[in-house]
Amino acid sequence: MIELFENTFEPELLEEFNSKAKRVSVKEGDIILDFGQTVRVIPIVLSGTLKISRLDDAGKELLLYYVSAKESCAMTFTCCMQQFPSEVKATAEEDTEFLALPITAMDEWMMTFPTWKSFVMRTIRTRFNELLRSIDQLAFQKLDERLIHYLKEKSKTTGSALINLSHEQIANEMASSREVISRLLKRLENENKLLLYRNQIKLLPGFC
Amino acid sequence: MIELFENTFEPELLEEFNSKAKRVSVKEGDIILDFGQTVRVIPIVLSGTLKISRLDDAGKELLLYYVSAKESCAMTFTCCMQQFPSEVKATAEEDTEFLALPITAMDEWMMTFPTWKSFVMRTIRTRFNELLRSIDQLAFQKLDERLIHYLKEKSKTTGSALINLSHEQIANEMASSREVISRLLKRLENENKLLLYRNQIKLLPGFC
DNA sequence: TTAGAAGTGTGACAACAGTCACTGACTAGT
DNA sequence: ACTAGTCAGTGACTGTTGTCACACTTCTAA
Repeated sequence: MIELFENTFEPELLEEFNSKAKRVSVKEGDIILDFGQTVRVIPIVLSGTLKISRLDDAGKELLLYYVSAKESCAMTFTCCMQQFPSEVKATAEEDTEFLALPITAMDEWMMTFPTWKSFVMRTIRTRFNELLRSIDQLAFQKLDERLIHYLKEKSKTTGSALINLSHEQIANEMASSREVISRLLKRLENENKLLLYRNQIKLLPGFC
Repeated sequence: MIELFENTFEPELLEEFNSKAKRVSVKEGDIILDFGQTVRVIPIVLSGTLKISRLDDAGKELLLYYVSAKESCAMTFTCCMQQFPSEVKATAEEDTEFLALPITAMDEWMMTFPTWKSFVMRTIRTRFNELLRSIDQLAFQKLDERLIHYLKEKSKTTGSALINLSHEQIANEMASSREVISRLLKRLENENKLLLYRNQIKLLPGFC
């Protein structure tokens, strides 16, 4: 729904959306954009969540950040404007709908619509800060603190204290290994911070 | 010298530089912008190098990237446009001269000068990629590989195989500890990849 | 219903990085 | 020339993370 953006963008820009943007639906797990692919459109999420992650040569993965409703991905802005291949992978974290904006329009709009320009700059700033926070975690924090942070984030984006993931999936997204995550989760369970089930983790109120 | 940018920006923009930019000289070690300070100007380096780094609560440091001649720092673009405090620290790596552009001008120029807009977007993309590479290093590589990468980068920015740093300084910039760096350097020396002196490291031709 | 797959729990061990303690070498300033 | 401070080397130890091996449970599909 274009109405979602009524308070964000001026009417003329919303009309541009209407005439130039395509609406795309993807299912949970679909890969929107893989590492190395050329960016062809700019996604703005309407509903659902996209997951942006980084891969290493060995195929290990690391979650960078989520793109939720009304948000977009900063990397596509800068990549697409000079037709560079993507440095990251974008996956649908759940069933997701997004607007696909043509990259040519993106460039014009920067010059003509102030709200678009500030949306772009705001998005870039936010993502920069998220990358910095990732770097903080990796450089300065241990795995148990990273895990707690990860679970909190997951819970925040889904809006639920129930997390439906296997230990293996968590390990992948954190570029760690299953056994280690299992052990740390068990410890958190013993500390009464969460409950473990098969494919599911329940964060308890005292989870900090 | 404004001539440095003759091929980068249109003449009208260079005139803007002349009338609105201040020229600033700083000495090696000077702090241009500290963590948490408000960004007041946008620096474009004329000569020398700025070092951009991240701090944790305990005061540990982590080098993010260098800003060399004709370059600028992406974070200041996005921070200044909405008057946010800096998330990083900028230090003069050596004696450095830079243009200080007023942040108000920055915003206008995005709309009026295409070369400025693409300079901004190119800078943002480059810095994004450097942050991603930092993340790669931290998530997927061991300290010895990170150290090799660090030394290579250092050598590249200074254009010399001689690196004038104590082990302690290196440890700080890599958010590690002196003894560990000493040990790894010793191992690299035994592998004939470099020579160690007091406050100096010489990379040998076979350094890969 | 049953075989196989997927998920979890754990012990044992290795590798790596951080810390502590101490030594000795070099350097700058008085 | 002496002293205090900085820098580097190293052994011993600890805690964290990754890996291997294996047991056990739960789910799924034939």
